[in-house]
Amino acid sequence: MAKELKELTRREENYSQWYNDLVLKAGLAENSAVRGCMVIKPYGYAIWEKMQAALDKMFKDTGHENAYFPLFIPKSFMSREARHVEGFAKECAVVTHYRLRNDPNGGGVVVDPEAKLEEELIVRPTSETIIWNTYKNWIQSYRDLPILCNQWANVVRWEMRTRLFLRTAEFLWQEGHTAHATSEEAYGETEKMVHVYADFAEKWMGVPVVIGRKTESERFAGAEETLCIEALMQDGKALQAGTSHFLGQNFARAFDVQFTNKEGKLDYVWASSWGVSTRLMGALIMAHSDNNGLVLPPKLAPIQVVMVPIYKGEEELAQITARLEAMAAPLRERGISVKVDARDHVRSGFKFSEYELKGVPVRLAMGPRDLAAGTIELARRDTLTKETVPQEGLTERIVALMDRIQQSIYDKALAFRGEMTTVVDSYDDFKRLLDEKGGFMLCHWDGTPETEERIKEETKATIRCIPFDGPQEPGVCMVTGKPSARRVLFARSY
RNA sequence: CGGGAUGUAGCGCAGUCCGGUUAGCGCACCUGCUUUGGGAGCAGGGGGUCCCAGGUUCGAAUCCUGGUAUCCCGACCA
Repeated sequence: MAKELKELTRREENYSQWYNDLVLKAGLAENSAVRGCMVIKPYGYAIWEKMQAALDKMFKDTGHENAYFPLFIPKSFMSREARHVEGFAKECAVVTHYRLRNDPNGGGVVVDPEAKLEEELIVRPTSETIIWNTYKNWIQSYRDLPILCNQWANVVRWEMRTRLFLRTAEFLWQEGHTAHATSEEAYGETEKMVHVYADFAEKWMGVPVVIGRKTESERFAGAEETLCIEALMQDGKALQAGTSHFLGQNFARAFDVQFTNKEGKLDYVWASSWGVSTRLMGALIMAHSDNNGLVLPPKLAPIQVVMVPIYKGEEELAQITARLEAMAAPLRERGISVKVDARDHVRSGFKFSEYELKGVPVRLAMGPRDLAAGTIELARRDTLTKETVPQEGLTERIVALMDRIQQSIYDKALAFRGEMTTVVDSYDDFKRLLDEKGGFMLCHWDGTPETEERIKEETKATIRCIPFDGPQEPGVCMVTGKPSARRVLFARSY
């Protein structure tokens, strides 16, 4: 085995390093010249586009429309909602000037001090403020409601420490912002969208998630309630993969968005907002990959089937490639993306490793022996198994296999999560298991922020969510012994 | 913003302590030949502002001063 692959096998020792290597070597993304920012490379972006397309359809199917709002937010907007500004103030990029000029003392350019903005502009860390300032003009009557908008955008949060896909200074996401006439309807929207996210994670990404609500201290800045999906990564750490917020009337009050209801009375509008980001790429990578590289679920794989000829000499290459192309055509007609790799300057063994690294779900290899026998070698990425199958009936076999692989990847992740979810009753066990095993822990908690904070200080574990599903049996808090209505989900997290 | 480290070819590094021929290695790249059912071998070749500025010296990648950038550990976080 080549060096690169061996280097990848160190994940038991240093999962973070392994993750980083994998992202780089699979050609998904790399760090850019700008601190904390990421270049998403074509292969990584192709996966993101597939995610976008699937999510966008799910949003449309639930009645939403796309729109676009400005990148820049006037500074004064940010301060309108007190908790919101508190949550985001420390990580904002600020535009103070609008012009450069040649440096009179040297060859470079300097910021023109004459061109100072009257009011600074904030590069959006999220768009609630600019959107609610806009919605104010869109809403007069209950007949204008609901507004169900989504935007695909980039946002900037000036994080101290960044990691490819998981936390970058600039990231791509979608943010839905809805306006409603009643609290019930807005909360219903919040719940609906967290379930859309859960469906996407499970059915498209093959990543099982726990749906629940955040504790007060983990809540979005400015929200009344934050719902989330939490996924478990293979190193036993949790990853928040999506959030949906019930904003109450907080932003409507901050931006004075009132409407006349059916009774002719003025009321503030009720709101939700919800988002998922390129962080989902991180979740996808860390949920399924193995020591050979990425494992992509067929529904999100830019290349679903790769065909590799095995040959000696140009004549044989041409002959086998022609046969492979002939077999690729009916697969493409069935909507499967097939790549026939006829490159002559790398050897077939190199190609095998390369497509495993990139997570291509199915590989078909054909050599002179297969050509003579009417067979082809079929290799599955998820199980790393190979078999020789007849060329006859290949299309149907592959079409069926796509679904089976999609399911199998999900089942494996679900089984892993099952093994890594522990019901814990004592704080000593909790601390011991965090170090020895990791994963999700279901524990009783007395419901106070003080206890939650103490656990975080002492163990670095946080309450990931209060799950919607699961047992509701009462008990006593593992730390304080005070009564607890139900178990909550703890983990160390990204 | 506190603590630690590092800037040398596209990437990864050695050389720096103890200054001295033409700055070196691996990968990648280019050319040729031989190979080809799991990351090929050999031969040849191209590529450098040794982070920046100043200083010491006959001579600086190496020593001194200042700056700057990046990374790691904390605090912060989708």
